[in-house]
Amino acid sequence: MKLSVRGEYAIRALLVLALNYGEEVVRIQDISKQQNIPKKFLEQILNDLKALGAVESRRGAAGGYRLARPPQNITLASVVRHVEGALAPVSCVSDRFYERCTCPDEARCPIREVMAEAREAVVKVMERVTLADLCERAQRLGSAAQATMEYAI
Amino acid sequence: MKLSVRGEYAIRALLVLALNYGEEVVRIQDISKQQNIPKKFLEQILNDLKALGAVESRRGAAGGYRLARPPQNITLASVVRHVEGALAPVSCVSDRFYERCTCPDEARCPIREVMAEAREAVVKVMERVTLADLCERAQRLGSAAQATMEYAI
DNA sequence: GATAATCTTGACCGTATCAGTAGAGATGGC
DNA sequence: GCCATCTCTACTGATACGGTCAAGATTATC
Repeated sequence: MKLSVRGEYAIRALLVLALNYGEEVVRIQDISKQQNIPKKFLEQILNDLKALGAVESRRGAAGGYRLARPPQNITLASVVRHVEGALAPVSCVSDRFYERCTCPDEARCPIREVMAEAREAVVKVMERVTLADLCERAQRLGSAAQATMEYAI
Repeated sequence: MKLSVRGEYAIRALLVLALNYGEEVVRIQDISKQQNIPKKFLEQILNDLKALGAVESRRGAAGGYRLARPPQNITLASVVRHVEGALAPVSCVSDRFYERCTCPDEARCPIREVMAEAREAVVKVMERVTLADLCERAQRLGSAAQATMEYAI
């Protein structure tokens, strides 16, 4: 039931970019240092997020990454789905990653009912929370990530 | 965010045993056939569930498995935790499988807050649902699993 | 235009986990 | 004693995970 490290890194990187939204691009190197994410690995992840349309990059010297859309427009659900795949615990209750399962009678499977409830519960949280929400929370918590923002400005 | 096949098989097997609770032991072979689970793989899983105290076995000819406790006494949460590990999406919000994460300031991490909410949502479902609940649902759904029960009696 | 800093791309690698198989052994009913 | 069953350990093949490396393309700046 766990998120992979890759997914966690993606969210952490996006949070940094969201805190710097409207500013110039942020270098991979800076995100890497501030968030303790291996630089080369982070390159892959950010590049992948470009395919999602969540970030855009500027190449060359003074290059870097920035959000491609406003933070309130990017939900955690979309990020996790893109990086990890289904949010559902079993794929027979996933709507975008549905696969038939091996149980004898899917339509009348009591386990499936419960898993669907679990899925609903998770989706409800992840769909509601946007990067903008994370920024608000960060502000409320007075986190180190916020200090990052001030430093970046 | 997905359950492994192993975890799914465990639950399906336990459901069969729960539907036959009070009766004689059920053979691995029967569970295997009814639920489309590879027999040898199921052996491992059931054996593992014995360590949890959820099932007990009788050896030799006319041997098999049965629940070691009443179905209303076995929650999905306990099963999944035993077979899969943490229910939480990231281990820094898990209480029984806690591990510090690599982010700069765990105490003030806005992502952690959200993940804790997601965890709560899942735990709430899995902790509430017992094998007895699954049996009730099966009855209500009139599922093939129930037909299984009748056959077994 | 040379240079240096950055992103881009794709190959690569070691490890762990997953799903499943195999086989020898222990147990108990008949 | 026979045979069907559970028990236990080892093994395998595939895949994903986490991460590194190297060479190249792009662009700001001097």
